[in-house]
Amino acid sequence: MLRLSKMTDYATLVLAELHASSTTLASASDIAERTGLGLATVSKILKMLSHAQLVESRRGSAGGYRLARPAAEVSAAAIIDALEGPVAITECSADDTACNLADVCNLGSAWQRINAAIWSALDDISLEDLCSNRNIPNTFPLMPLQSLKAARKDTNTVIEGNLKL
Amino acid sequence: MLRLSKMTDYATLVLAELHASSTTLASASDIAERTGLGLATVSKILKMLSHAQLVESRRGSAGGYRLARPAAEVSAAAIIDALEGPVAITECSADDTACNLADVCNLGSAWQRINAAIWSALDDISLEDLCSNRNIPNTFPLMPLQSLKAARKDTNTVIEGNLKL
DNA sequence: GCGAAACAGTACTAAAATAGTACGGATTGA
DNA sequence: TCAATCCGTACTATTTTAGTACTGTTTCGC
Repeated sequence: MLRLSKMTDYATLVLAELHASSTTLASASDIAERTGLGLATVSKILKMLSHAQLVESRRGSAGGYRLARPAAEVSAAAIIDALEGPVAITECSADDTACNLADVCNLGSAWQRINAAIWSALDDISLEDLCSNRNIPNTFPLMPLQSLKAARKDTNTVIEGNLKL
Repeated sequence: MLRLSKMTDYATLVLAELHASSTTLASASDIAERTGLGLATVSKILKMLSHAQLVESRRGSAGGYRLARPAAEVSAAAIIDALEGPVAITECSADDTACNLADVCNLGSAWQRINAAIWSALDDISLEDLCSNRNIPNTFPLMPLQSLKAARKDTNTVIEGNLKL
């Protein structure tokens, strides 16, 4: 299914939240509260985003996080990179020396072409696009914010929204 | 990294092998031998491919497998579907009722656009393309076929060629 | 008919990746 | 100096994936 990890999914939530409150610095606990995710988890995600220089941090008592760039300049590819490492379809395409199956598999450049196409698709979508688009067919009941944390423990309730291909 | 599973990777090997010997029926053990993968694993993969109707099987003592369609008519998307389930970027896009985060995340149609772009890229590449392209820069030593099975046990040797995005 | 060869299905175990948590340290501002 | 906050690391539990084993069914050839 080519699924993205939950962390990447959460990261888009966190970034969307930072974008919504872009005028002020938001602390990790602010964001945890607003998104309904655990503080430790949000904190971890923010650290990764910070590492990737997608968000800026400020330490100290009045510290917090904010977007390092305008949302329009943050691509989906950059977000995935930050959370899951470089976008590369094969070991081969990431690292010339990796694929020892090369003499058997005959598979090479085609995956790289696919990779380029996918990367291009991911690079074309900005965080702003992700935030502004909202044409979800709301044919299902929405869950109140407060229930989210509880629901996360409940395996019968699908709330992850895992990203899959 | 949006990686594909090893199984999907192996499946392309198996399919490439079936394509190479498309005139005759190949048994699971034939293919296991030719690819250097374990028989049980190959068998499992072939069963999945058979389920997805990408290969045809024939039972009995002279049985075996062969491609159900010409390699040109088997897309990368179909292979991924067969091994990892339907190509859909989010729970939301796979199942309208799944995303209970919808009221928080504001993320919806953009992922679906990405999904469409990626699916299109995967659909454009056929098994034939995967087999015929071979412009890998061979700047590294190739491993003899016989070493493959052994190498699979050795975690220091990267032979998986995992597919990642 | 009988037995061997091969696919079919299920279920299990082991290993790896992911998710989530905890804790001690460093920095900043009041 | 204290409290709030980020930083880094390490750990545990869960889930997913990989790989294997076993039993049943079908077909062919003798």
